[in-house]
Amino acid sequence: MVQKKVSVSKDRSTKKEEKKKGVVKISVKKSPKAEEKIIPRSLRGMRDILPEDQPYWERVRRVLAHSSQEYGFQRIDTPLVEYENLFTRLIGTSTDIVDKEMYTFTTRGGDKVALRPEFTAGIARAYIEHGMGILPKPVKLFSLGPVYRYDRPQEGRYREFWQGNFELYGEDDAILDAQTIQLAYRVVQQLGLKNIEFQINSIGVPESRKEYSKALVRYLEAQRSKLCQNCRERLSTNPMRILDCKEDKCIQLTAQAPQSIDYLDEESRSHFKHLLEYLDELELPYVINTRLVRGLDYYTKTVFEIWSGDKDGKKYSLGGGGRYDRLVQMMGGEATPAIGFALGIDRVILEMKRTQVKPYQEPRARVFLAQLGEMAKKKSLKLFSELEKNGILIAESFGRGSLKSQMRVSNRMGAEVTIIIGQKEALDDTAIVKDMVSGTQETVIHSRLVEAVKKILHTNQELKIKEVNIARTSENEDEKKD
RNA sequence: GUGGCCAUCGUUCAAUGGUAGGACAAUGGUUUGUGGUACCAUGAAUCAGGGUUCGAUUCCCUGUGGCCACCCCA
Repeated sequence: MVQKKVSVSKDRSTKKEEKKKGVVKISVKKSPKAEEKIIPRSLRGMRDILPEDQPYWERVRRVLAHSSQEYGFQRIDTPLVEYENLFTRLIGTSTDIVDKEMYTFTTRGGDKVALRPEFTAGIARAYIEHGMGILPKPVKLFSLGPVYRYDRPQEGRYREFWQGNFELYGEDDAILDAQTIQLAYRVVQQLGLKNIEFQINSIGVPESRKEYSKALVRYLEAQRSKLCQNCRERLSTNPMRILDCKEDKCIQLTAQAPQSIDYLDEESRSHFKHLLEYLDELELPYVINTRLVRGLDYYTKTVFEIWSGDKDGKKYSLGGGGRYDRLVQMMGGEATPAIGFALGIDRVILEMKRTQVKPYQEPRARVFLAQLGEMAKKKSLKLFSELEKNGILIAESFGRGSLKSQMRVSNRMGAEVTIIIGQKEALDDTAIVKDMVSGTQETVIHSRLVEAVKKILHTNQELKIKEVNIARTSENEDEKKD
């Protein structure tokens, strides 16, 4: 920081001097591009997840690990980078994700590769590559990591963002669709999110979709003039998207438009019917949204999104998924039905903060070690590791001056015990153990130190448990277990 | 990719065509080895690069970044 200031003022004064002396700018420009300055800034749409945010991430990680285990998922991690055509071919060349949001580049070896914009393609690739088709079905895979999309950043929308991803291979029964949604619900519920709503739709198979698309165009074409400018263009590019339009006139028009559900093939229709029955049985909060069309080509039959938000307020999409029965086959594998969903971790955390969900509480140091003088310093370092070996988390402020300032730090971090070693204690091999709650203290010899500290911590623990119990009886639920 | 708004200490909010002030946070201290409060002190910023100007942090341009809407999605 000091450095910064110095260099800035230097620059300024030299500039000034140059000007005063009548030095012409050109000389500055000519000077061999004075080493490009390092700008300490992250790239657009990329951000750091700072220590202060980690408790939220930790809670999410724990819930995901827990839930995925409960539902029999196995963790898989695939590379961030894959061949570009894995994504272009599977996600679809006319989708936004592939069209304008992929990070692509050519390696030194000449391979055309891309940063993964989503998980499914890579995991399906791994499924085939490692012959997971021989495993007992369904094969359930869970993954967590960053994905990349070159989009205009906004709140809750980043170019590098994290997804928790669940995939189930090898089962086409609608009960798996229901279970997947149930799992999604379980996860957001355990994360303490309320006001969750599932938007569900079935988009059938590509053939029936084509037919529906034709019917939709036929209907809308007749009333072309009543559509908004945007939608008129969409008529030829992506008619299904018109269903998503926010313009009043378009909403009115599309309200009477043919619905995709009516064009479903027989199998998809019955699949959808079964799914809804299961969902009703589970009493999950869902609504059928016939306008829901998802942005990837590989989806078949069931698609859904997880929304959060109050009735009146804004709604945020926290995640989504669907069935992709043809994906594995498209990739050259054996025909394998599959379903999955992804949760947008960044958005989930945003929503946790918005609704004031408690983050994970890191176990924190409850004991502070203060030391005074050279000799005490030497002793305290050894004590530190000794206590730590006995399972006592220690905080310290080695290198800090007065005892007073050390006590202040101890107090501010909420330590329950402060161990003080001064010159005298260092000589006698003793230490002062101070109970920060009561303020009492005693001098103990090293061999009894651990015992003395633990005793205080225990009494405090018991007091705390009592308090918590009293609080619990009045307001139950919420944080049942973490 | 299109349009709009914005950019000052770590955070947050001021101010100005003459190089910036407060609050919170940080650090040290208020008699030598004990926490809180209070008080005092210290360090800390005009996103970058050009231009206009005697002089720019302020005005203009470009870039970069943030936010919002569209688009899309997680």
